Amino acid sequence: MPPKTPRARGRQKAGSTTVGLDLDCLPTLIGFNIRRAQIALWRDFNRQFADGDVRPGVFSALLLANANPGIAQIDIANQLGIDKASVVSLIDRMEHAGWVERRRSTEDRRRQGIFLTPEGVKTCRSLKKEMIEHERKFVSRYSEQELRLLVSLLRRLHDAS
Amino acid sequence: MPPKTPRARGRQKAGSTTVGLDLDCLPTLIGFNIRRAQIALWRDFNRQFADGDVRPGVFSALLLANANPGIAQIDIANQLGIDKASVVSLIDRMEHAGWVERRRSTEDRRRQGIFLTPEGVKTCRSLKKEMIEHERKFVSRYSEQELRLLVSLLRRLHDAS
DNA sequence: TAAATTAGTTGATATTACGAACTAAGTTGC
DNA sequence: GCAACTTAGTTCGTAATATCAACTAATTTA
Repeated sequence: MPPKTPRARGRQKAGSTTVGLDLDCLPTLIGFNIRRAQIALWRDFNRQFADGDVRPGVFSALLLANANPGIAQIDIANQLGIDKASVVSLIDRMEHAGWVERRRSTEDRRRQGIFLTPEGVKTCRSLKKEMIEHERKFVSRYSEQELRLLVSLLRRLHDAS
Repeated sequence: MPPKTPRARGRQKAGSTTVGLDLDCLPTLIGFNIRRAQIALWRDFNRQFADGDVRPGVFSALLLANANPGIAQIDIANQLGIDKASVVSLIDRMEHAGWVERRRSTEDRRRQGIFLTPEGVKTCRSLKKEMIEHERKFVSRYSEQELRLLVSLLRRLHDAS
């Protein structure tokens, strides 16, 4: 009898001896479960957006800049919970792709306001649609209520660092 | 009046203009929230385990090998949801640290059974304790029931890829 | 026995994160 | 007003992960 599980876990076919392992406390650890969820989402994202220039990191930044024209990079960093240095290369790529422009703020000349180009606006719109597709694959496993619950529990995990 | 929020978000102090931003649909996206949670956990982990040789990836592998002496690398890959190629360097590091040994299986000589050394067993025990400390910082925000709920919701996200 | 599959490995590549150090521009305090 | 601090952005170096492709050796299968 051939092994009956066609779903790939890592990338390889499901192994044979995969059953009957002792996972110790791993399944109860938040870190472990977040990590696995993140990997699954990340993999699917990369697969779906494989041909474009979008990487997971870029999407959020583009959305933020779209909703907040002239947003400062430091604010993007804060909202995404990453270092300001990481934002620089994110914006570099977006600028390189022709989606955004840096414009030095006239009020506070330290700040580089981020503005979407028309091209960027178009991209943002279509990405948002595609992102909903991507999310649906995972979100469809939950009821409306479960989803709201999950999101609010997750938010508590990262809010207040 | 100085800005009253001392909590660091990325790594920098909270910015001043951080309020009143439009986050669009980001806060409702699973991907966004998982990502932020993962970043927060990952950052804390690295801070707490800064002096040791443990990186987030190694911990799970060590725990698995401890609970399943002679486990094959492919099984570790499957349980962690990562590629078998990624496991190789994980084990390399653990072997280099003197925590595990590879022993070619006599039954199936393709397999490299992973066995903890006495040193590895000791390390595993202490890491587990420290991991609980680490998790407590985050888990303490939830009631017993909320925690179980969160874990089971997360598990559904990565189970069945 | 030949062909296909599986476990492990290596090597190349990409993403993402951090910290330190530096510039330039504002802010504070005296 | 001016020195001292802080902040926004940048650059550079480093590290951890994750993937894919290609290859070896062992095992299964047909």
